[in-house]
Amino acid sequence: MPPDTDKRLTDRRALILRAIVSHYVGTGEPVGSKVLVERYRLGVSPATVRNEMAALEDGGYIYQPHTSAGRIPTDAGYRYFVDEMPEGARLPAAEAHRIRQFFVEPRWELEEALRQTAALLSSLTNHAAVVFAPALDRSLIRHVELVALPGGRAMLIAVTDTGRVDNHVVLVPDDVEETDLVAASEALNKVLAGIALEDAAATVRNRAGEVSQSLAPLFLLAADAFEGPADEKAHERFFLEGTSHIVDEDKFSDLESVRRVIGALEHRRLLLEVLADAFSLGGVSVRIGAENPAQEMQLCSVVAAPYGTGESALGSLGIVGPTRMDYRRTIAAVHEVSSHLGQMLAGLGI
Amino acid sequence: MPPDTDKRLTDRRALILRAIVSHYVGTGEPVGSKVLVERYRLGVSPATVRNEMAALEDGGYIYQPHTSAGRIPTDAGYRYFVDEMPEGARLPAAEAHRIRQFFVEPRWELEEALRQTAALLSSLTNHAAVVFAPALDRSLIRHVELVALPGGRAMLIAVTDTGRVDNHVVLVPDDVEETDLVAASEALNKVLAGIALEDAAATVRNRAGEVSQSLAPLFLLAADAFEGPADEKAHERFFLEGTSHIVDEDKFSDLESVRRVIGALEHRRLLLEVLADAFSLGGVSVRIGAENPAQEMQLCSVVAAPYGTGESALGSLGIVGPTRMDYRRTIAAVHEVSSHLGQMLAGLGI
DNA sequence: CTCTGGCACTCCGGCCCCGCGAGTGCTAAG
DNA sequence: CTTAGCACTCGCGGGGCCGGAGTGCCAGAG
Repeated sequence: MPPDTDKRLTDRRALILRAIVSHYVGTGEPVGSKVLVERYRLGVSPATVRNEMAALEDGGYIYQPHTSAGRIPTDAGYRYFVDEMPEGARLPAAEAHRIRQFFVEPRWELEEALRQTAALLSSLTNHAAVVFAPALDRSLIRHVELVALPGGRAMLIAVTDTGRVDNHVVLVPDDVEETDLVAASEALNKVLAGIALEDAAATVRNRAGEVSQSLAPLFLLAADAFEGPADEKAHERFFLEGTSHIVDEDKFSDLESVRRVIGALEHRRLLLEVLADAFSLGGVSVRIGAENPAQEMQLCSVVAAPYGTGESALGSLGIVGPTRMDYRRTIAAVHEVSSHLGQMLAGLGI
Repeated sequence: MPPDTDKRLTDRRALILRAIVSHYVGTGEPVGSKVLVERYRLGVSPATVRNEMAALEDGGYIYQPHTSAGRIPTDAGYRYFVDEMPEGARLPAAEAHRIRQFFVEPRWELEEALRQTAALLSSLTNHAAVVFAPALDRSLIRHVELVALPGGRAMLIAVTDTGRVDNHVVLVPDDVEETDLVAASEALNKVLAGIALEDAAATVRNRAGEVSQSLAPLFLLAADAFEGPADEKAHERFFLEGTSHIVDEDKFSDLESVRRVIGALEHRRLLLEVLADAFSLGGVSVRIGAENPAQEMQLCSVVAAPYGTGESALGSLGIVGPTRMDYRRTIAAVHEVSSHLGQMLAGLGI
């Protein structure tokens, strides 16, 4: 097998590919052989570089938008660039400092903290940023309460140890008195304290037999309430900031694709899908262009990471931007923010 | 004063202005005198129409993007069109039916219902839609609870009669036991039931003297928690759907303005400002282009309305779109959705 | 076998020019 | 007051032209 078609690139080709990616990310314009030798001290002539570029094009790492234009990285080119990137990429000091500053101030309101984290990530990277709240279903119940509402309804509230409040409205029969609700709350608390939210429905249903005649129906109602929205995991809260960056500059060529990307960002399901492998893979995961499962996202790259305390991942966060992005800085920023966020939550004892 | 400069337009000019607006909204292209006489049965010649158009241009109702092009309505032109619009504009049957269908299904989860309402409004109008949740501060407290959390924190939860749950984290001194929190919850409930959230802080502070030594500090902490986020009214929850419509088609000419509009939609403060007069004015309010207080919105129109039960407005909703929009349909849709939403909330006993 | 200088070639983008057509404003007559 | 006619303006799209950037290939040097 001749070296040209070997999947492993020669060192020089890799060097040239990296130079092409760097330069294209910076300028947004197709990169020619001449600027490469001039700006990147390759020590060879443009002609040689051209030969190598032809090989890189054969390998699918770069392409020409039209004959006699410079080269642009393909998704595979970016992929190689990202995979071969030196691990310990460090953020510029100013940005690292901003992140530290941000997490130094105490933030007690979880939801607001997560929203602000999304805003921070967006402004660090200049891309749209999204932060998913800690998954509710694995959180442990700290306290539950049934509160009567007008209109024959009651509200079932569950406070988790992550500091989130999950609430559902249930319809209660007319003959239920407020005192019954209080009694039921007390009983539910005994049963549910320390139970994971995802197990709550089953637990309550199991114990419904053991409680007094008057409380049993309320237990069943509560079980329904816990069950209902659990199956739609899409129910998770998330915080999206910096959508307007999607429109930025010239990075997305046509309006229609911008429209579709922004539309996609509004759908929890898609976003969840997109950030899904941050969970499974661990560490910072990068999806480049067509690597994205969602049709609408195939012009974007997604950089995502889980965050959590110690081993367990609580949630995930990430950014969505054009394939032409500064992966080093973006990855570093996502990494840094996710680990700081994890530490902050740990500090809250979550 | 010659009639040409009279602010009140002659009937014929008004007719022509309405025709121009209708046609321009439909086609997006400058309207000439010829198509006007052909399509709108004006019964006069193009030359006459041209004279009238010149007068309308003097009056500031229309303008030419360049010499020898048709006319386009100015903000003032749209304004006149909207003001003189027949009141009882009715939605097409299909859309009215969609709205009724939507509100027929019971929706118990308030937040989810509001989000879906925003989505409905967006898809009815093809514009970005926003729904503000009922203002918390005027809601009456139904139940409060102090729940211990890890990390020396506790969560103060307030359930209002609108079915919303307001929660704040407070830091508690080390020496506070869980039983103190339970006792404090009970005492707070006695004091706060039926009190408006905006009065909660003052009420708790006043009564702090009357409770036992051990509970007083907790009362003060609770008062702080109620007070804190109250001053930032911007804390209100809102639901934004259909942002991608902003990018739609050709309505906004340059990308930079699209960017700014989308950016503006992310800021609660701006949105609140924009929907503010829906509250003060009552009924459907329309802000056209430069009538908007916010710089970023001066290329948009905002159609907003309060919603509520009976007399009192609970919240507001509206849409943001290009000045070139179908005001009749949009206004009708906003009106219809807001009144149905109000009825739905009334049905919940709010 | 690899590298390099040279060269012919391609193609995009900007430019000018031109002609078409839509739409106007004016004028003079009904 | 209305209208027909007319000359005028201007944006837009198409065609042709040119310059420049960048390429691929080839032949010769190392």
